[in-house]
Amino acid sequence: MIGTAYIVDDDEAIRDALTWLFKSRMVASRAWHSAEAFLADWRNDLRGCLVLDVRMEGMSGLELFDFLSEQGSHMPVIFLSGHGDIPLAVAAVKKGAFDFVEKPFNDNELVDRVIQALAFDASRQVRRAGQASLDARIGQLTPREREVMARILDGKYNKVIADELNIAMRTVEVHRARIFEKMGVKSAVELAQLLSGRR
Amino acid sequence: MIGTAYIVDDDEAIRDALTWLFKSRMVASRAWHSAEAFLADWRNDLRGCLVLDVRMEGMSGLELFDFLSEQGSHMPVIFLSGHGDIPLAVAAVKKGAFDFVEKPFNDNELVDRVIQALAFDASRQVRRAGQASLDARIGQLTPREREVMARILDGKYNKVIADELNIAMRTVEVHRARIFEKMGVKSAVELAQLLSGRR
DNA sequence: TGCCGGGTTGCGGATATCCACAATGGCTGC
DNA sequence: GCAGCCATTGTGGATATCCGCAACCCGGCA
Repeated sequence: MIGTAYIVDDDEAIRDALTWLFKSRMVASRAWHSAEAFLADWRNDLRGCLVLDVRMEGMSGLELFDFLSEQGSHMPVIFLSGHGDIPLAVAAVKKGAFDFVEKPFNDNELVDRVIQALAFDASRQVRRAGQASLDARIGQLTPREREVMARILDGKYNKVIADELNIAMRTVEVHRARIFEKMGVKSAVELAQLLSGRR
Repeated sequence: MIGTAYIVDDDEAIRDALTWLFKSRMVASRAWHSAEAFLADWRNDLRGCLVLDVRMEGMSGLELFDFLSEQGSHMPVIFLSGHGDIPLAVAAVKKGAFDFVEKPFNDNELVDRVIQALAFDASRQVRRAGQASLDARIGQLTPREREVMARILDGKYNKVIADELNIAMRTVEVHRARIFEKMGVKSAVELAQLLSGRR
């Protein structure tokens, strides 16, 4: 299994129980006693899922979740709650929490959810990969090439682009060729497909 | 306000209270005593939102929600629940419910949520409109034109398309022109932009 | 000062696309 | 059977795109 379950709970008994539980099901895990302690070790490139206690001293699990979301993290989060607080659960899920589990929880079900979350994160990473390589390719375009590309994506003729940029058609052609080369496509249509949704 | 709040609850007191409440806030509403009764009047082109009791005799609110989803409905749904059942609430929200409110509910808050749901549905309808006109345009393409269009979107040259379909290049050109005309674009790139995401 | 990358341009030819005009064959419905 | 839609093809010319080859200008850098 790829990825680790990051446990944050102020109850040592729970931490120990979860750690042991995950170990028994071959799921890598690591535990912290507070959101603050966890954040000290946090890096945005970690792979896995979070298992957060909703209510904790200091920063709550929900606040931690919000904070990480703001930081651009999309790691799936499974909340553990000891209270039957529906508005809280609904709010968490609406904000994008992966799941919300009541204590006491069924051990097997929880691990199953965690494994689902890990798998989800793994597949998300795969999608990000293509995304990132695309960004990398866009990144190596020169400013001028980007100007030309924008106009190509508007479906404009080279002639029109040349007029708009006050340069010769031949120059546009050169840029166009370089853009296609750098972006790894061989036609404007492919370029449009590749960048559909972006911009 | 555009759209109606469709209430389904087997408790007459609740139905009356909600009807009166909505009326006082100028929100159009209509109420049914069961999911089955509601379905008898259901049409997929209704505008508004649903306010469903989770637990009812016969088909439950959750089942009704699932059924409507299967039927392709995307009308926002606000659940009302008299029980503090977190798994149920979480499951409903994960499936796309707009909200999940516990009874007894705060009148004003509920109406606010309903109004949010109505606004959400209204904006969704606007997006659907463009979508629908696009479908309509695709719909008036002949089968052959669709074959050609698929290949155009692959960035293939007319010559290649002609070979693949065993027809003359000229024929492909004709199809291509008709496709552009029917789809209301003037280049393959625009076509790709228009259809990005679909297919 | 010399090298290098980015932006620019010209020339000329091979390919492709865009289109008007014109026409044939098949199938469907009245 | 005729009208109408769809698919098909041809001719020929105007435009565009695609590219190799060659070259110039400029600013940053060793």
